[in-house]
Amino acid sequence: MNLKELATKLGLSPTTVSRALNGYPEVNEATRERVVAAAKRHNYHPNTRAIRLATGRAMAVGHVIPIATRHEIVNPVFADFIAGAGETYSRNDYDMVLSVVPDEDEEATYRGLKSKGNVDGVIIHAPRMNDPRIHLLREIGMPFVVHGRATGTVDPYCWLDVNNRRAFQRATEFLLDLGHTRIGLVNGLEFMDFAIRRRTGYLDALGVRGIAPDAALMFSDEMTEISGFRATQAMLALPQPPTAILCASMISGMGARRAVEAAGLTVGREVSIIIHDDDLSYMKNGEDVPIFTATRSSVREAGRLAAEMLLHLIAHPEDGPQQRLLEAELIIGQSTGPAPKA
Amino acid sequence: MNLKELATKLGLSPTTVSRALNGYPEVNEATRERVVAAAKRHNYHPNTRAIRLATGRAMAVGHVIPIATRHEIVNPVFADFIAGAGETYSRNDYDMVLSVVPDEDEEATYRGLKSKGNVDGVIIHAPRMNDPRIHLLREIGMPFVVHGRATGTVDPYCWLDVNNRRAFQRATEFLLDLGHTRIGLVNGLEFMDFAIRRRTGYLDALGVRGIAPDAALMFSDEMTEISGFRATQAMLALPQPPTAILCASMISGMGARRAVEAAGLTVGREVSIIIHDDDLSYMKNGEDVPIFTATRSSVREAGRLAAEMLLHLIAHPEDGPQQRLLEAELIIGQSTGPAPKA
DNA sequence: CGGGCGATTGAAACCGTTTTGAGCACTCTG
DNA sequence: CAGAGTGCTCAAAACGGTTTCAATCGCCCG
Repeated sequence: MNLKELATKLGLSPTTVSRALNGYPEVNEATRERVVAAAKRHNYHPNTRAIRLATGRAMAVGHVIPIATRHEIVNPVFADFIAGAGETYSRNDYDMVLSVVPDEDEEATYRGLKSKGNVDGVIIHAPRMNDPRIHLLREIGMPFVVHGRATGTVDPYCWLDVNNRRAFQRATEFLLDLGHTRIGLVNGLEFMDFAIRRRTGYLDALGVRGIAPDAALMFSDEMTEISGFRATQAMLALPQPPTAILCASMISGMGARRAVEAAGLTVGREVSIIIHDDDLSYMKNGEDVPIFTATRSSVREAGRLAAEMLLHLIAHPEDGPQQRLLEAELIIGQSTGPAPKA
Repeated sequence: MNLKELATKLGLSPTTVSRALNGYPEVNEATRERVVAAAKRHNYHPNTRAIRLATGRAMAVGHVIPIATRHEIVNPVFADFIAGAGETYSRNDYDMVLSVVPDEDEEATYRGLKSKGNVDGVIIHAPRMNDPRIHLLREIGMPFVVHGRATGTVDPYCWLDVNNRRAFQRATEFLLDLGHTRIGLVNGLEFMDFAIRRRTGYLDALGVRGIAPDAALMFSDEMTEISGFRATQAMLALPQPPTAILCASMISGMGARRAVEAAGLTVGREVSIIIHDDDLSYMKNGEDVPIFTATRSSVREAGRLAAEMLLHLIAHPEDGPQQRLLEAELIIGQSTGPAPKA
């Protein structure tokens, strides 16, 4: 059943039917009701492909995911962000199109998305320092929202981020207040913007208390269980091991815990652990009682909000790029305690 | 730059240009070269929306993801599957569209996808027993491939699955051979098809050795760290605790390990653990040496293959629905050992 | 009573491709 | 040399909607 057939059945022109269904004011209310009823009765749904061609809008948003080297993106955090963004798209009748491409094809993919008109805008994931994608997208004129920020970029652009610096600063202060002075950092990859900011927060907090950072206590790697384990294992083997560790994710925190326990120590007693908790629906940090003390910020909610920002940007480009900074909560769990007496 | 403009620039008709670019045989080779060169020079890319309308094909595949109650799907396994499928789509110039919808809208979403013509086919995730989606999709005539199988469905349909029964049977046998007789099962939700099959494999292996199943050793829940922890904790508190545990995922295995260690026991000594390892790119089961003994099957590869099957089904419906069963490897890691002497 | 206006509807153009059905200029074939 | 192919190209018709512009009708107003 297409528009023309429906129109014929109703003895009306396609024009009127189209207008009736799209809520244009000039159609007689009685006619509209008749049309709407007939559409429902005949189960008419306008063909998306035709709408897209006629309106020149794709009614779709793209997410480009590089694979291979930067497979970091295939991670639970990404899945939850996508789920959040997807909710927003569904509510607004937009499609979410995911492009999984080899790293070296990334730029070509964005250009293709633009020139072939597959999407009306994109969301940028996991920005790095001086991220080239921002310049690229501005150049080709594709609306975009960045999940995170890209240190080093000067021109304004639309982003949504968690205050990573503040979160890690507070977490570090919390440990310092508990009497810890040897605090390890198991960070994400430090060419990622969020990791840079977390490190800054950590260093800031130490600096304020006059504690010199120790390179032997600072690790940077992908946020996997293994790397959390290894970093922690290495730190615990030091002549002066840390009494507290800051982990960039729940998963690396689990690795850290494994290392602590493997060393015959107890988390929350000999070694305190604080993680950053993205509040993943799949990997909850406990239910009633949090397992880990954590800085928490829902990445799913971030996905919802970022998508809303993008749809707004597409519909109202004249409003210009907006920004939004979310604060993380500090959640007290069972993985921290006062520094052990030396 | 669109087709008409390019044609004018070349002094040709749109027809010829279109044919030249699409490799039709009737165009003069010299002309074709001229056209191709001009297209490249002017950076011409045909508008996807127009192609879709003209050809009647969406050049897109849908993945519908219910949220809310069945949020199990927002998990790392899903992310990796999607990544694999996405690679296949990209290579074939298909778009992958993800629909994240409330559970109750799932059926309406499939119907909409079909009647509005957004996609040419869909992939069904996480099938349950007698999964209603299979009947629905057949009814509305939407090509589909199921990742997994749906016990109880009689009509033939296209699926790709891991031999879950065999995998868990082998894992159980492996433990039995090591002398374990009290073997716990920390399974996924048992309305999920894969979980049913795993349970069957486990029970089969016990049955062959004449070991009666013990309800106190069988758990079924979402595959989270917490639930692995709780199930294991409960089992270890039994008067006759198990000496080995079979876990449905790496994550629940990590929970199990935490419980074992919290009880002051050692994994691979007092308690052996085998997990099912989906070979996630983000959560590797060790690198050189596997942490866990595991039944392994790459879910990413499954995604690639399932997508290929779907594209084939779309292009050649006359070939009928195909099926494919993948076998899991048994990987020996550090988490298993002989049953401790009583 | 004629012009103007608001309310409603429709014809036709348009979006940018693909595809159908001819047409033209040559070359073979019998 | 007529007729049948080839080889190549193009005009026009889809595809299924939206949108522009014009038309009709009834009614009000001066």
